[in-house]
Amino acid sequence: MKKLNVVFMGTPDFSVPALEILFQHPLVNLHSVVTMPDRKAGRGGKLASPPVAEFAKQNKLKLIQTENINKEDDYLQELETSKIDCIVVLAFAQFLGSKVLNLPAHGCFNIHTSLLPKYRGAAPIQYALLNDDEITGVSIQKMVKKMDAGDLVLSDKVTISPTETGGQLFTRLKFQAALSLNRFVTMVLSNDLTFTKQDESLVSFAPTLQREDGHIKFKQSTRAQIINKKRAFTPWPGIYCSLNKKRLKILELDKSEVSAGPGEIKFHKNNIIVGCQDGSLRLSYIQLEGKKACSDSDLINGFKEEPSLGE
RNA sequence: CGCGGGAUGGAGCAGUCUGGUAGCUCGUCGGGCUCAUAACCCGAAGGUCGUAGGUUCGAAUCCUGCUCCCGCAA
Repeated sequence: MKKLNVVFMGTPDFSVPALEILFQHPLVNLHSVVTMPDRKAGRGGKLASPPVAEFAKQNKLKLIQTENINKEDDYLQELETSKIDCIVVLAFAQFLGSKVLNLPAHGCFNIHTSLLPKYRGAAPIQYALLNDDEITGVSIQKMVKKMDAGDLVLSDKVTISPTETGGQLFTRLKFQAALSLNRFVTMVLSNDLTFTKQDESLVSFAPTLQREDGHIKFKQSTRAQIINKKRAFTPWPGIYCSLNKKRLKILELDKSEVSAGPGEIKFHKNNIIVGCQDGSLRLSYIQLEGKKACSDSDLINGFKEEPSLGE
């Protein structure tokens, strides 16, 4: 049986299991891997390679690191002559121009972690939790120029458990993406691909999240909104508010029976209580700027000032 | 060399500017009160003040090197 000649494009940790599936597959020839260039990262700004690049180096794969794949003429020429069957894209963070899209025999396929056409865009996992969905999944679509709008070739459902955080779902979908990719490879090998158009009337978007999106405005939110946001944004980008002009990360919170007006903060017993539109919440595990994470009781212990919430 | 905060008994902090034998809140342990308690009262234990060196009669406090933790930014 002829091996599938495949190129993989991806960048973060999230892409690695899928890459490994291709790497280990006996009927796949992993031609090369494309990822973003090394970036300054972390405190102090040291240069760090994307996880996909690390994997490629460790396994001695051909690796291309570029800011814009569409401009890598020499490499694209090489793909042309190598007769690539398909390009698999997962969390690559670049758009592919038509030159690239038309290059492989079967086309370019993107693994997307939502049930398309729902949540097109960069943050589908968080949006599913934000909206309190009970089900999400992994879709594989044949890429077109419009973002996440191509025909679906595969769609695997994943149920969301009620207390699942963004990080947990992220991890599960990371592996589900790899499993779905494996199924996709089987389908391609057996010439069993079917293409389903996306229903444009059901399209919704999940735009990239900024840190600022984690800013909680208690006065204008309900408890459920905040709890969902906490769930979706844990561990990244996290939610925060400000306490006496300093940033206060909120790591755990619970519903509280203590009464507090919307936007009001008070220390009650040893608990930090904040009022929302429809009740109050206890911020039970928090982290003040520059400090370690601790319980609300611990923070109150050494806190001498009157508490005030910033906007 | 991206910007900034921090390291003080088990926990969270004050004290550092203006050097002079370490304090607050809580926890722990013992005792008391109470039908009882996470409440209240009394008492006790527990600290090489991150680390190495320097200045000084004397350093948590001033100077220098180092380690570790964290917020922002990417």
